[in-house]
Amino acid sequence: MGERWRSGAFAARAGVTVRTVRYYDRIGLLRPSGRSEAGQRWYTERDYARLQHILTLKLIGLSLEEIQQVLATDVDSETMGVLLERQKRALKEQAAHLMQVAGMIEAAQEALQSSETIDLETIIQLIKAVNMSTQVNWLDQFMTAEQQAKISQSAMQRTLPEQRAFGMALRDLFRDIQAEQKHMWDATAVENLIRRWDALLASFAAEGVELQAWIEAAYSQLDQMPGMEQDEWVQELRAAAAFIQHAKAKRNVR
Amino acid sequence: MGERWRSGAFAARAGVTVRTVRYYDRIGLLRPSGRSEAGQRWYTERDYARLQHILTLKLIGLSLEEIQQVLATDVDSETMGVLLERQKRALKEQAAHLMQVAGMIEAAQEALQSSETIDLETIIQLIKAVNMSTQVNWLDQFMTAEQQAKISQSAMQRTLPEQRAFGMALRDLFRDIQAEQKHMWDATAVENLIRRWDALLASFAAEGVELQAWIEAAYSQLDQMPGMEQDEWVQELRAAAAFIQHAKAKRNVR
DNA sequence: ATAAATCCTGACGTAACGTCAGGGGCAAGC
DNA sequence: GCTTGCCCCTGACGTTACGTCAGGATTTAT
Repeated sequence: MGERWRSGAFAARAGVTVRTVRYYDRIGLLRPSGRSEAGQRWYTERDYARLQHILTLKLIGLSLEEIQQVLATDVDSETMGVLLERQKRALKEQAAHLMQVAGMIEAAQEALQSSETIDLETIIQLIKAVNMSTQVNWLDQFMTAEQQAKISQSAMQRTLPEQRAFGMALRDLFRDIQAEQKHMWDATAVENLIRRWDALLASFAAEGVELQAWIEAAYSQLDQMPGMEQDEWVQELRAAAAFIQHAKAKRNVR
Repeated sequence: MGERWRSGAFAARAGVTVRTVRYYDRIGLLRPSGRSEAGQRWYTERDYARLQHILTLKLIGLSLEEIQQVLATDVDSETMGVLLERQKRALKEQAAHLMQVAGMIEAAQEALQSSETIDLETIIQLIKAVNMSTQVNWLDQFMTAEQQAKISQSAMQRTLPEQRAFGMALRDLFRDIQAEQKHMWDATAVENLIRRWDALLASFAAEGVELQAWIEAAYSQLDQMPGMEQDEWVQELRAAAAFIQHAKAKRNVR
C-alpha cells in the first residue's frame, strides 16, 4: 500500500486538527513516515493505525506521556491483539462505571420525589462515585500487559552491566528514600523521589515473580551487597514502595 | 442542618483537592456559604449538592464555563429533578458510545486474527467513532432543558425594553454577519461573531416555537422594522445560523 | 505565470488545575 | 495564657494539550 497523505488531509480524514498532528510529531508520539525535501510531512496507513491507539488510549484517560510509554515499542501484529484486547476491556469497565453512576442518580431522583430533598450521605456517595473513574490509574492495565510481554521476551537478554546499572540506581534510590524519612518532609525532594521511582518502574516494571527475579539478578551484580539476604532486599523494596505510595497519596490530597 | 466545613475538610470528604475548591470559588462556580472574620471559607450541605452537579457535568464533558451557564440560576427541588434526569441520560448515552467503540475494537480483533492485518477503512472508522463523543456538544442537552424551563416560566415577564434590546442586538448581529460574508474571511472578526451569537443564545436560547415567539416579540418592538415580513426575518435567522454553523465547523478543522 | 490553498516553524494564549512562597488563624495540650 | 502543629489564606509561576496567529515557503489548479 503506497498511499500517503500530507498533514492536512491526514488530519481531516481522522477528524483531528492539524495542530494536534504537528504537536504529536513534535513530542515524538506520532512521527510522520517521511518528509519531503521542503520539509512537509507524509503520513501512511501505519500512521493511522498508531493514531487509533493514541486516540483510544486518550479516550480511556491516559496522558500523552503515558500513551508514549505504552507505545514505546513498535506494535506488531502479535502485540496489537493484546493491546486491542486491553483497550476493549478498559472501555467496557468505563461504560459499566458510567452506568453505575447513572443508577445512583436514579436513586437520588427517587429520594427527591418521595421527600423533596436528598440526604447528605447520598450526595457524598454520588460525588465519590463520579470521582472514581478519574482517579483510576489506567496506565497500570496497559503497562502490566506491555511490560509482561516485554519482560518475558527480553528478560534474559539484559547484559550484566545493564543489570548492575539498574541495581545501582535502585540501591541509590532506596538510600535516598531512607534519608528522606529521617528529616522533615520536603515536598520537592519527595517529588523527585517519586519521579525516579516511576522512571525505574517504567523501564522495567512488571509485577509478581518477574520483577523479583529481575531485581535479584540486578542486586547479584553489585559487589557492595555481599551480606544482604534475600529477605532484606525484599523488605527494602517493600519499605520503599510503601513510602512512595504514601507520598503519592499525600501529594494528591494536598 | 447546621453542619459546616472548612475548605480542607469539605474537599477531603468529596475527594477533590483544596486547590480545586478554591479555584471554583475564584471563578464563581462554587461559592462557599460563608466566610469567617479571618477570611476562611465555610461550606455547607447545599454546597455539596452543587458540587455533585459540577462534578457530574464535568464527567460528562462540559467545560467549567459551560457548567456555569447550566447552573446559572439556583437549583431548587423542582429543577433539580430535571437536571438529574438530564445527567442520567447523558451518562447512559456515553456508556452506550463506549460500548459501541468496544464492539468495533472486537471486530478489528477478529479481522486481525483471520488476516493478520486490519484494513485502512476499518481503522479510520474506529478513529472516527473514538472521536465522536469528544465532539458532541453536550451543553445543548442541558441548555435545552434549562432554557426551556426558564422560558416557560418567565417568557411573559420580559419587559418591552428588554425585548427591544434583544431585538436590536440580534439585528446588529445579523448585519455584521452579512457584512462579514461580503469580504475576505477574517478569523478574528468571525470568532467575535461566534461569541456574540453564543452569548445571545445562551441568554435566551430555546429551540422551536419558543425561540421564534420570542424573536417575533423582540422584533415587533423595533420601530425600524416596519416592512419586514415574518418570512423574511425567519430567513434572516436561518442564514445567520448557517453562517455561524459553517464558521464553527471551519474553526474546528483549523 | 498566477493565484489560491496548503504547508512550515515559532510564539503567545487558554483551561483547569498543581506546586510553591510567605504569612495568618485555629485548636489542642501543657 | 502560651506554644506548637496543623490548617487556612492570597499571590504567582508552572504544566498539559492544544488553539490561534504571524510570516514566509511550497504545492496545486487554472
